[in-house]
Amino acid sequence: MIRILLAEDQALVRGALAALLRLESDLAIVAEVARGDAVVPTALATHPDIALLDIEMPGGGGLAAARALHAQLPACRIIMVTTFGRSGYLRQAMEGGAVGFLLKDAPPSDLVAAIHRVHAGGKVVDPELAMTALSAGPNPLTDRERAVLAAALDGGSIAVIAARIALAEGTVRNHLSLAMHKLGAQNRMEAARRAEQQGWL
Amino acid sequence: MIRILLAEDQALVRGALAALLRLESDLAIVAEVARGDAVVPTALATHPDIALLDIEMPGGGGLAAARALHAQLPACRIIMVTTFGRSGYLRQAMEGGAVGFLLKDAPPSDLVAAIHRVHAGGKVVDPELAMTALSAGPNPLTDRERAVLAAALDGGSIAVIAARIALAEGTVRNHLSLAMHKLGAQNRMEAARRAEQQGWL
DNA sequence: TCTTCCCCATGACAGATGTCACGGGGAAGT
DNA sequence: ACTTCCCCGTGACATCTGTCATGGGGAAGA
Repeated sequence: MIRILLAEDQALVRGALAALLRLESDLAIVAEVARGDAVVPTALATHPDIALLDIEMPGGGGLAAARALHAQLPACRIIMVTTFGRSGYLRQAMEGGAVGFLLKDAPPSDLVAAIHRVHAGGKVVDPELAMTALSAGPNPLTDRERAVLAAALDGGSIAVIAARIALAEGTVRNHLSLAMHKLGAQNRMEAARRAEQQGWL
Repeated sequence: MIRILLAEDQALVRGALAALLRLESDLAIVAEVARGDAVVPTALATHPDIALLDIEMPGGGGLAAARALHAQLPACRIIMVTTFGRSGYLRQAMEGGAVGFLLKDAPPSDLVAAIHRVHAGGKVVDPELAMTALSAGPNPLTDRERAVLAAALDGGSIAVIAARIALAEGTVRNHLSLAMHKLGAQNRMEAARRAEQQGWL
């Protein structure tokens, strides 16, 4: 019996995924959580063999949860299950200890097969996504460039961004300008969107 | 036996929702589609009592599908099932003939209860979402304002937006400026994000 | 010890954005 | 027929954005 922990913030989707997996006689859902920061405490209490983690959740998100879970319960194998095939997400997931990475637009049979494969010691990544990630290269942005781009996503003015991350407006302009140059963007919003699309924020 | 058509673009989520609903002995999944424009043809062939429609799908999306379905198969009751509780979505859904509107962060039991209630002739909307929608008021934006805001979402320059929707740059500025004023936004990106958040695009 | 990079900040300046006035055409409502 | 609103567009101008130069501090690596 393969013990599974399921982390997904949308209750309907989480319940539906649990229902789907319970159809398999050799799978047992031992825990369901809605937040990233609930993953490790719950895993320590329930000892899952496999954790299925969404990425975009409250409480620090799935990538932080994966890193923490891998550090504290290395025997638990981690599969990310997410909406967005962002190469930065894939890279961060791998670096965080995940051995599987599935998109939610895969058919349900792919999820079941992935669980078995990972439980047998294997790894699962969509090959096309892996190729995309490899060609994208590593994240070229510094910590501060990422911070100003993330702050720029809401569309606020330079003054608003500067206030939010406690920097001078000129400093924000400089970071944004460098980031725009690295991403080949025409303005800060294009840059912020590209970085987000790549999973680099 | 209640016949159900399910429209959701993510295969894993669609399969999981179908699995969840098949646990109920009085529900039958008669069709699953991944695109908005497949809803009506499939409904005409399978005669569902209830259609569960996601909103953000390829092929025109769930709101257009709801309008078309209501026009061509008025006996089929429509429940929107979506990630975003945007008041514009709720309003458009109601105007399009939907009698139910659920968010994906509701528990699975809410979905099952909603199906039964709608099948019995009732309506289902999250009360908090209904209140938010009422307080938001109708969409204040003209067609052209919405078009320029939608084009602005990608972060392109005025020239890019103008080229995309075949208008002069000065005209784009004027529409953007008026839209920004209506939405109380400081720049076009704030305006575009607010309109999107409200479901007005 | 020196070099490189990141981060912080200021200042000058060119280009882009946003505001406003103005004017015309068309459609819908009174 | 007149009014109102939407849509289109130009032009002038104030403000904001983005670029670039410059300089200093700190940390890490050679």
